[in-house]
Amino acid sequence: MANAKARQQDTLFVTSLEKGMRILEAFSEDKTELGLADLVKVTGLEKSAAQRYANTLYELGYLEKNPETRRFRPSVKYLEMAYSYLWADYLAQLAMPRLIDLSRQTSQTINMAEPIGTDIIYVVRMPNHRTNFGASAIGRRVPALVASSGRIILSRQSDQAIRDAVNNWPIRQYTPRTTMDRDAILDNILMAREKGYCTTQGQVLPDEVNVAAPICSIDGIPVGAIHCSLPSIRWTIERAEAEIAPLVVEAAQSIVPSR
Amino acid sequence: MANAKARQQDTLFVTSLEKGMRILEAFSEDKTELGLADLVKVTGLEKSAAQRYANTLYELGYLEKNPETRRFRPSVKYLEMAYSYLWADYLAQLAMPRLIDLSRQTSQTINMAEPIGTDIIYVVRMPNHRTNFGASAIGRRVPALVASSGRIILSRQSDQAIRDAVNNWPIRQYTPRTTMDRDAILDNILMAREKGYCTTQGQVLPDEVNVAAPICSIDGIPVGAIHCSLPSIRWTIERAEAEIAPLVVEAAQSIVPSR
DNA sequence: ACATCTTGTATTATATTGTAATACAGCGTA
DNA sequence: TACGCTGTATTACAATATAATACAAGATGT
Repeated sequence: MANAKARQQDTLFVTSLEKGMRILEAFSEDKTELGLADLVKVTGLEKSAAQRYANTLYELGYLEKNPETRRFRPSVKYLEMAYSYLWADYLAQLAMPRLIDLSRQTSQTINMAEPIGTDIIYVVRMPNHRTNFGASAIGRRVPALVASSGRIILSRQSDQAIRDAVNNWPIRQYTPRTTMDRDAILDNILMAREKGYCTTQGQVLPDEVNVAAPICSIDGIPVGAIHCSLPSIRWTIERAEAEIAPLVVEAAQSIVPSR
Repeated sequence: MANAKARQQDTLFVTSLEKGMRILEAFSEDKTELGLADLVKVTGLEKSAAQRYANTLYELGYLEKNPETRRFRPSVKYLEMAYSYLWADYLAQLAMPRLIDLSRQTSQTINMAEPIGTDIIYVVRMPNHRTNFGASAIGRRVPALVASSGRIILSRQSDQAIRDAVNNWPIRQYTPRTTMDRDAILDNILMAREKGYCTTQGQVLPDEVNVAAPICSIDGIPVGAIHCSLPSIRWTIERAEAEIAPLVVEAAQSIVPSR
């Protein structure tokens, strides 16, 4: 794209660093161990470039190397970055005590999500029942239109913004029950706007009922959401609305960041 | 150091990437927002270098920029790295269901830590009572000699390794009660070896009692620890040993990674 | 209110540094 | 045994990062 060319001529853009970050980012949910040849495929770098950058990250301690297979893996340094981030995330710090209280009150899985582009990302996770590993892992991104957190955040935006998002933002089918019908998503968001919380079922994981409430800054801008995840074996949407939603809403409303 | 020089001549080491990572790493618990001049101080880079690398990371989305103060902050991309890491961490995935169960059984704060050099790092955190923010954040590093998790991991190593660590590894005084006496630490580790779990009080946070048990691979190598943190207002070490330790030990023993 | 210091931004000519090509060795496969 | 596919190591070359610099805009202090 034109962007890439413009960057190459920009003396303030260091292409070497970009290539290094491509290696760092090559690892993901389904790519946990990559050899040099794999890195070439995933990143699109030249073989010798991939060799140099991977080796550099290895020496810096960001990658570990299986001496037998000679494949690379992310090191614990990836986690340290999350720690640094969390201290810079004002909302996470503000919300943490309330999330802990909510987790105790409900004895259920509590998450906090923040919007990022067309996705939401989980910043705090407090699992209280066994589930998919990804659902207990921090840093997961899910399309905003699919996640109850994303929908409730959208519900606090203007009609225009909602319609634009519902029509254009990406959706991914996580389960057979994931709603692919954008009109139905719009209805769900508009209902959530009325109620003050959003309920969904089986959107990301097959057997889960979700309740999410928005966290809004002092000037009313939605900056995040609290999301409670319940096993659908024992919870219907109705029961969740009656017993859980009020607590989630109360917790979310008690968090009012100034910015 | 000689290392730095050797690296410069190594054609497989890309110094540009190293400098970029220095910028990424400049942010930490007490440095959450840094301007260009701050980055120069923290990283030791030239002003123009800091400018280029910070700008590159900004354009790549790793840093955000406060348009008023013109200072940089880590972006949510830092968290995504943690997500990628967790999928590559076999132990975390294996342990997660058991940690969730333990959290429910005890209704107390449960953590899982892994050894890394002379520190331990928290890989999973399940807070169940209000505490210091850092104590609920993933990716925190603590000197192994100070943390109960670190001590119980050490207790499963050879006498030689224990003595070496106790004599040479770093200690940091987190609270007035942090044990700075290395003999006392040795005693605590040896007692932990006997009992199969380690108890501490007020080592990292003033008002907490801690119980940790080791996770060992199938060939007996300690690869991590489960750590339960209790508010000392309601818990003594004795009560923790009676009521909590058996559960923590049982959970830890039920996790037996093959590697 | 003024002068001064500090900070962030932008530009340039230079050589340091990353580059791609290549050759080699170790493994598993055919 | 030969072949393809890895990961590793070394080169001569030029592309890219570099340090120096200049400027503008705030912040600081008197």
